[in-house]
Amino acid sequence: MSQTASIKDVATHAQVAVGTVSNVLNYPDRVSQRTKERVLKSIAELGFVRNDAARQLRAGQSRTIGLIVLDVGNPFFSSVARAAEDAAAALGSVVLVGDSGQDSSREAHYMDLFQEQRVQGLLISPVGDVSGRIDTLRERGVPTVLVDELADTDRCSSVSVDDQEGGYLAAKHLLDTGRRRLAFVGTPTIRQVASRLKGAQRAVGEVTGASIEVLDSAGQTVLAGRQVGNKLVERSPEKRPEAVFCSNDLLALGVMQSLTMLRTVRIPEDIALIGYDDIDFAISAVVPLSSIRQPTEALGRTAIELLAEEQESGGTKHRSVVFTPELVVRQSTAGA
Amino acid sequence: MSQTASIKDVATHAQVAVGTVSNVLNYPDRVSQRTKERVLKSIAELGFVRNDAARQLRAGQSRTIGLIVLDVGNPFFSSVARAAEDAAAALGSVVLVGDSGQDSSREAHYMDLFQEQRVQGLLISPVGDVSGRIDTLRERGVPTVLVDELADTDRCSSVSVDDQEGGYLAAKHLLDTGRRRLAFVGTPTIRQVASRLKGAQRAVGEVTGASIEVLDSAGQTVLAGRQVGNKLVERSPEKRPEAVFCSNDLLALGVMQSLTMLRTVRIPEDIALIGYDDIDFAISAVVPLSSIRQPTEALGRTAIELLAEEQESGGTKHRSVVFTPELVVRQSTAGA
DNA sequence: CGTAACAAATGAAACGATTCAAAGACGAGT
DNA sequence: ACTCGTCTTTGAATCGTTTCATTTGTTACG
Repeated sequence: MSQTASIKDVATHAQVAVGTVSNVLNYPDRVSQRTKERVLKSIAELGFVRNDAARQLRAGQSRTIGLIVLDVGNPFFSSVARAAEDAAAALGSVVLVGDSGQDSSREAHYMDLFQEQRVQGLLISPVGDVSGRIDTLRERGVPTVLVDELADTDRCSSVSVDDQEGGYLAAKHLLDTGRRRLAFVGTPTIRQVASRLKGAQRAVGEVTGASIEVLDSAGQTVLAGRQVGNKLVERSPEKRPEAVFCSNDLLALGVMQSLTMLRTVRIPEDIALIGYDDIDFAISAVVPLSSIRQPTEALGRTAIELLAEEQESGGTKHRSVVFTPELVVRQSTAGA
Repeated sequence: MSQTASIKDVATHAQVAVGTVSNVLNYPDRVSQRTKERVLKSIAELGFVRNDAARQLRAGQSRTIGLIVLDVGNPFFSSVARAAEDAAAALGSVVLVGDSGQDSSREAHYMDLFQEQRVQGLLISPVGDVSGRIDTLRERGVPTVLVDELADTDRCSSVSVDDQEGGYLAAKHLLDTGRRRLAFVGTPTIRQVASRLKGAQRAVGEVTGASIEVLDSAGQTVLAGRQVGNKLVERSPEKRPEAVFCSNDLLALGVMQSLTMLRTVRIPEDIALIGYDDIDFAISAVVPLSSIRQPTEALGRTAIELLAEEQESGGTKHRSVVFTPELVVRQSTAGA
């Protein structure tokens, strides 16, 4: 009684066979009203709870989907995760979230863990090149969908946002408002960041006399942004850029904190600032932050849809969905 | 080959017994160097991956800890969750996060789910009164720790922060800066919110001529805050409160958005504003937001520690840890 | 009354790991 | 040569479900 009852205990208590109890649970139509009631009564009395491990073992597969993100603390990813969870719940699945923290070994750790759990499928925002491992997974029947990263359509599915276009939009906007000396803040070792930078450089290339310098940040957090901001403040005013494009909003908010802390720099008059992701907090920043909005909700939902397609096709058909980002102009980049 | 190999396949391939393979995996010391190497080679060649479901079934318990929070989108909870995950990882466990969204039925759903998974234990920020269910869980050998909620020490363990004290600190601070007509924004149906309100009312009671009105918000989000803020703006200036205490930072940021949108209200001159939680974004708000800081990191870590204690004692010994919140003063409540 | 047709209930056989009592191998000591 | 002790290895039993070929029960019909 103290410990959990098994289906066998229920069967004994209700005076039926174990198969019947299982049928009550999984195929109620196959069981007569009378016995069904009796079994359900026993289940309630014994406080029986299905043992999922046993069910999975028999089924050979869990009802779990693994999701590996680069940083759950980043509202962009938590939003994608939430959308994925909701979409999965509608299919009767549960999403397990792993945070790689942009570290390949933690990423590998979660991939191993999810394999042991025999997840239905894997959604992953890869840190480095994981194509080899994904091939292995596919061979083993674990469909995989890349999230926020474009894939070869002949290898696996993916949902992503056109980062280069986003970077272009951001830089173009800064240039359109008259700024010429731009700076880019981020860690270009991350693919998304590199693409955004590339897009920005393309926009700069289209305007004569425009330039963009790259400021490498130690991470993609508010704190890292604050550090970069401090360095900017230390520079003599004429050496500061006229506009700063940060590879995400956390960095941008950090930079903003540093710049506004000392009252010598004004945003957007002295330095315009634009971020990326358009997280909820961007609008309520010291100076409402311009940003590039990504459809997080659609990303998460579509990732689950593609995973379902992969499963149905047995991992043979792949599809890539690319969303287009959108410029959101606020006060931080108001006309010079 | 395409599908995953079992321990039996490995045994056949390496020409040893299944028990030996298991020993290589779990008790490497019991196996001779020679066979160990042979088995490991076979494991690599067959691409064997342990089936966690089978292991759990045999073990009778998973290496998973369930965590049910009120809102993962709230940085307060995501921070607690992260700390718990890190602490659990150190013990070789994984944390599964469920979001109740302050809805009892979703909360119940996750409790059922976690029971089916035979989690090691449960950490929960309860929506309503779950003491009955927790008693049931304890009987079934699932230790539970309340998070952000004080428990009867003779029933289960808990980690929390003194919400009444936090509410008192916030209101006291507003009163200390000369404000008298206060407003409280939140949904007092949630226990934490009710306690914070109670603390605030105590502070108000200590000052003659001070008053506090309660503005019920539809939720605890930025959006809900914005709605309350809009109502405040609609009021004639003399009917507006002199200071607003929001039950969390999301609400406060929402209120701030509404108030600053129309340029008629100045923060802190016309209305002072203080939030709760001191999330990372509070400092970079339009007007840097005063708040009540809670030790999220310690909450998550301690929750796991208490769970471990519960497990060791077999669910007989309970302990409650209460942290003290801390006032963080920023510009949004600068002297009147 | 016999039997065909269908519905309901049965229970043994998986699933894949871990455990543990027992057997086997080997060297040392007498 | 024999026994004892130590170190390895073995393989059947077990965990709690689901599945499915069979059996049992019931009704309808010629």
